[in-house]
Amino acid sequence: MKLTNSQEEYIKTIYLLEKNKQKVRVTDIAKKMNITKPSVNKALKILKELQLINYEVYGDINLTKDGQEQAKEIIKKQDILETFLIGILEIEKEQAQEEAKAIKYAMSKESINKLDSYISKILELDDLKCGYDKNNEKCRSCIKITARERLKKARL
Amino acid sequence: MKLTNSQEEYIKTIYLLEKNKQKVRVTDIAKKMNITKPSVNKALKILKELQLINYEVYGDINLTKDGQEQAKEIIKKQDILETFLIGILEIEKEQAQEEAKAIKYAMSKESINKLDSYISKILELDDLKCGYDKNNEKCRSCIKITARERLKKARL
DNA sequence: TTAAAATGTTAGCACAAGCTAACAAAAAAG
DNA sequence: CTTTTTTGTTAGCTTGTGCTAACATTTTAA
Repeated sequence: MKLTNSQEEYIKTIYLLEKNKQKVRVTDIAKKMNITKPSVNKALKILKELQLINYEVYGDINLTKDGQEQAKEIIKKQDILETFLIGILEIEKEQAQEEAKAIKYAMSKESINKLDSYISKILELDDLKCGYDKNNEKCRSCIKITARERLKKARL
Repeated sequence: MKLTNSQEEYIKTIYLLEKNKQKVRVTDIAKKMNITKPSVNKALKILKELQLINYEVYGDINLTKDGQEQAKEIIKKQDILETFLIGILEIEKEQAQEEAKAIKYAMSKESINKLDSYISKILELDDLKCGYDKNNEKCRSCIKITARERLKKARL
């Protein structure tokens, strides 16, 4: 059963809030997602139906096992995309986060995995030391170094 | 005024049909997009409101200047993404088309332009001839060659 | 321990984008 | 020049996802 983009965003948000707080509240979710409490409330009912969260009226909100697993996948997808946008395409962190959030739903797991492998290849190849620098273009070893630096900065 | 994803798809489809046919019909659009005629009809009314098409009841369907320009941009975005997915990530053509269609709406023009530059760098760099082949990894010159071959095949 | 503030819920609206059923108009065929 | 087929339209429903207004519950604190 494939979730909607919005449902994925709720799951992701709840997961991230659970990591920082003891109790996840409707208000927290609403603030984080920049939407109203009634919208959250309605969504929670559906997520409960889908057995992704445990939740009773006026009660606690908790991800189920399934919900947690899905959240981890969603977050991983977004992380890979962010890494690519920041590290390879040199997009600013905030912009990259915004776009990664949207792209992750449009892209299959398989493709994102291939992107992940591609990033690793670029970032982790041993240096070539080939001295290539025609027209100020960089070879893979240089790309590797600058991409690493960008990522370090972005994660400060 | 930012279009919705669905509206962009309509504009793109109409543009592509105009290139092949004298007359673009509701039925053509519906078939191409795999939706029903009433759905197309409703969308056309909105696109007319937005001045992206000329259209009267039972009359001809034509993109306006603005519509054409937007269509070209949309198609270009999708092309760049397809090239990346097929040529760099080695995703099958059909799958790549499907995903590019979805991703293009999630990604900003600026980011897609950066992706385009990145692809050019990878595909059009002069060969390095550095002889690197550790662990069966390929250097940029090899990547360039195999990516070009994949793209040629995909476009047959 | 009760009043105020914060939090959560319900009901009902709006919109986008699809759908089916029913009908209207135009084009093609006889 | 009618009849049939194709094409186009209208009306109204459904789903997803947001919203506001109004109300209920819980928590905090005076």
